[in-house]
Amino acid sequence: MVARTGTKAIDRAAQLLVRVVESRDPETVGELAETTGLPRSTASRLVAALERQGLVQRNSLRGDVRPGPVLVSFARRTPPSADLVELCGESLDRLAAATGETVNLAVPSPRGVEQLAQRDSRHFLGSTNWVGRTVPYHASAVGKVFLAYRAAPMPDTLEPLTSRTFADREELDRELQETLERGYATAVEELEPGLWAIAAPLHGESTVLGAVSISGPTIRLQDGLLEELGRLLVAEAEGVSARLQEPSRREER
Amino acid sequence: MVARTGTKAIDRAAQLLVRVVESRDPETVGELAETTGLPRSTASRLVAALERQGLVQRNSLRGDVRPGPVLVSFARRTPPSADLVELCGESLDRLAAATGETVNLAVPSPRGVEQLAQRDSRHFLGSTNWVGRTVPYHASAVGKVFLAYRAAPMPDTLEPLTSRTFADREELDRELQETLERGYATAVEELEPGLWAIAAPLHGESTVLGAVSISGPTIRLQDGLLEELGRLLVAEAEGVSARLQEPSRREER
DNA sequence: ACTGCCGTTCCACGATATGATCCCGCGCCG
DNA sequence: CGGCGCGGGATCATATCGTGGAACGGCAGT
Repeated sequence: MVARTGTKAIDRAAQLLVRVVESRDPETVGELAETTGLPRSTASRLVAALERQGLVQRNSLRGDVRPGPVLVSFARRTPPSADLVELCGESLDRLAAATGETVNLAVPSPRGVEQLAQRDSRHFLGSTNWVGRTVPYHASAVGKVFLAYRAAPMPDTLEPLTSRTFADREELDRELQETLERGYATAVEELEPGLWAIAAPLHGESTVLGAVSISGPTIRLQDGLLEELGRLLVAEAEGVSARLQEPSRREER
Repeated sequence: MVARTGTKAIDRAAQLLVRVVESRDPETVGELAETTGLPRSTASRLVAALERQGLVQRNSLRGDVRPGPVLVSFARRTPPSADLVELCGESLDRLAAATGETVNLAVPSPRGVEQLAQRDSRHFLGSTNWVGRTVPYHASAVGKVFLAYRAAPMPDTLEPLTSRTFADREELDRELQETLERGYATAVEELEPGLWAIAAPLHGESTVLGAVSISGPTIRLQDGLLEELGRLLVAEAEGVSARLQEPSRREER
């Protein structure tokens, strides 16, 4: 990051490639030349070089410049949640600082809801480490978010984990409907006795990619707390969602 | 593709980037230098330049080289089916040539199964153009593939489109189970009277990304035809699936 | 402390990227 | 039909910029 010498050509080619990758619809060589301030002949040469490596492709000689097969293939093999952890870092920190309770980031997986990151409660009594573990869809706040927003298939069986677990399909459907209307899901003693949780969705371009949650012991659950946390959680989740739609948010100088 | 002059630096940097993007787990600068035959000093300089543009990133100075935020963000915004049409082109052609019936490529979408590409029947009586139209999940062969492999959420209501449409959840579940065991789905007069179809899944890294189908009029449906077409279809679908897992399959000279 | 190992920086040399200019092919319009 | 305008690509003399051997620095293992 220190020495920025001896790479002029590469810098320019890389900038070109970044533009191609970040622009929503294909740009022509001329447009690229103009926006980067390069002479058209130079832009043409650079694009041709990138095309030779499969980093960009053109419809048919003299066509629009689009991301190439190498990048499209990469996109196919890369799960949408690849950078969720980094992207949510600050939000998780803020939520943990503001609430003092356990905060989690979760994504849907075939075997249940998978926890990707966690901020621990500042109390002594709080959730243990969930990262790497999976929880069932029908009995958790994060799981119900994914079910409500159709980001995960409805499980075949609704195992009753506690006396308050939704075990009836109709009731669960109503609960999911309510989740959609509120914008967040709650689960009080549905996964484990004495444990509550609340979760809000992270919206990608077209689907829900993940969910953030806050959880704690019912001992510390007072009237109105869930509503208050819900507002907080949804606000943070919406901030993350906004950045999930943006191209890259890389700050430069 | 003609002139490959005046771009040595870019060619090398681009090759480096391709390696980074195509290797499953991060490589170090040394490994990159070795596999590309570059002096380590040069590789270091090139990687630094790419890092400056956000095309690659490193864990923490002197760490492994991974695809950068610009590319990860691109992957998040690019649907996994971005290049399915090109990737399946030859397979669709072969199926159309071998069977003479209508061949389709479909992907799941929130509003139903969406058709992306088609090869028309060589008969006069055959399926009309389906590209751009959506069909319901529970009443089509492609739809049942997506339901069976959990690539789409189970619809809320099972509208009976013909007398043979699966309108009962239990029966549909059994049908989906059978689909999984066979490896392909069939639908005879379930979507429209006089129309049959058969479909097989295209497996991505972890999920089913799409499905290929053959469809035709029941007039031309003889005993054993579906089984025969099923074998053919599954074979082609498996070929495509294999390429869906590969890095990029770009042929060079 | 010593010793590899790996990544980075340095610097003089000359290979290589540069870009004004020309050229080509296409589409538009008179 | 032909002339024109435009976007993209090739050319080539020039000096700028990339190159890579060598030296440096930090880290981990012994």
